[in-house]
Amino acid sequence: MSKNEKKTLTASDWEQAALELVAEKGVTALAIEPLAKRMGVTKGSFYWHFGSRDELLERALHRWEEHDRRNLNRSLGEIDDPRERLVSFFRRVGKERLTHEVYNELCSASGHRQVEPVLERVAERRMQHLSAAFEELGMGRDSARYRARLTYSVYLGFLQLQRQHQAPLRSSESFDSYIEHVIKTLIPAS
Amino acid sequence: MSKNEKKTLTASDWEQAALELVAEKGVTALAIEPLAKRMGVTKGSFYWHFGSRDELLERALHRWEEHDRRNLNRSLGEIDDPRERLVSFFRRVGKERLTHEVYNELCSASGHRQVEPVLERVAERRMQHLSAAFEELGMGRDSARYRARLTYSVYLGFLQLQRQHQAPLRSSESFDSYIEHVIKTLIPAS
DNA sequence: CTTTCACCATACGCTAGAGTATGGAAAACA
DNA sequence: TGTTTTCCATACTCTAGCGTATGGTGAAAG
Repeated sequence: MSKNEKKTLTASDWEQAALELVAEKGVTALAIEPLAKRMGVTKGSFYWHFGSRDELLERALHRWEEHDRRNLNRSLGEIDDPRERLVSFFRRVGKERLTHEVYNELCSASGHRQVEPVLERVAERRMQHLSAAFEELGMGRDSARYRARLTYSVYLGFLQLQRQHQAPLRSSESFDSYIEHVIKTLIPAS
Repeated sequence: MSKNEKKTLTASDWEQAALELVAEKGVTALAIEPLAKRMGVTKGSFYWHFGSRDELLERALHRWEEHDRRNLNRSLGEIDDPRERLVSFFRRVGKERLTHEVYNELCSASGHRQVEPVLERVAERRMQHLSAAFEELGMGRDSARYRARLTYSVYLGFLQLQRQHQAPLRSSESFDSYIEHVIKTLIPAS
């Protein structure tokens, strides 16, 4: 029995589908009935598994955040060289499609009551990650923190430009040389 | 007769009020009835001046874009030294409250059909502005363009962090030293 | 002085989506 | 087999917002 033809849905299924919908159309587009239709059921099903739309969003966001946290720690454990870690941070933009697209949409919804704290925690974790790498490269604590924030701003700004279709495509050569430029400018030479 | 107690409203009044509402609560919060209530009238008034909500948004956005365009050209005319121009670009973050807050909200709505093209044009103009300054500072054409995009990304990223309440307040000392760091990192020394 | 017209209020209809109430079918269990 | 539980469909109510239809009012024009 394959996964797509199993008889009954679980809360986990709903959370996953919710994340996919968010990735596609944003947080505000996360509505029960359209989502149910997508999954081939009605909202009668949904309200058995969840008490409200807020609850679904809450749990979906939590799942996403945990997934992202594990990702970060993994890359921290696997890559020893701090420079490599920084470079991989940029190069990984676009990998992990779903995670990435969800984050993109969350940034667009930063005013949202439930999204805001998630965004804060995730950015904080990632900047810590960057800051540690810069320190390992010999920068002072304050400089490293500033540079981390600067670097993360570049990343966030790139996402924004991507949303506006003004960032070079990941496939193009222009993308590679831009990344090259970014790395040269932001990462201290060995 | 003061402006707030004049008898009848104009289309221009509606556009201005629309921008203020957008600045406060975002593009999706721009709704006719709440806006009308704010202005002390009903939507009967609105639909006399405009054909639809889309038309209001369109004209409000146009007004905002023109205002921003003039701003940019002014700073270009007034400041000769390209380095000063770049620095003023950062320092001006937060000046022109309304313009700035509207832009912030527009970025959050970059997926919106009517917002997208505005965002594209504005970012393009501003990056041209930055790119020109970098060229005047002796950078090659390609480098200048990359650096302009990088710089603008930093700006956009800062806005995002601001939305998440993770950017230092403009008043704090931490803000000043961060700006200092940004300038040192991004603007070539003389 | 009345007529017109610019400006606005009121009262509708329409849609999407949240949430509820209830019943039905199928699986698990006794 | 009979009974519970689990899971879902159907049919409501309720709200916010868009857009329309129509009528009223005050000021300016004639």
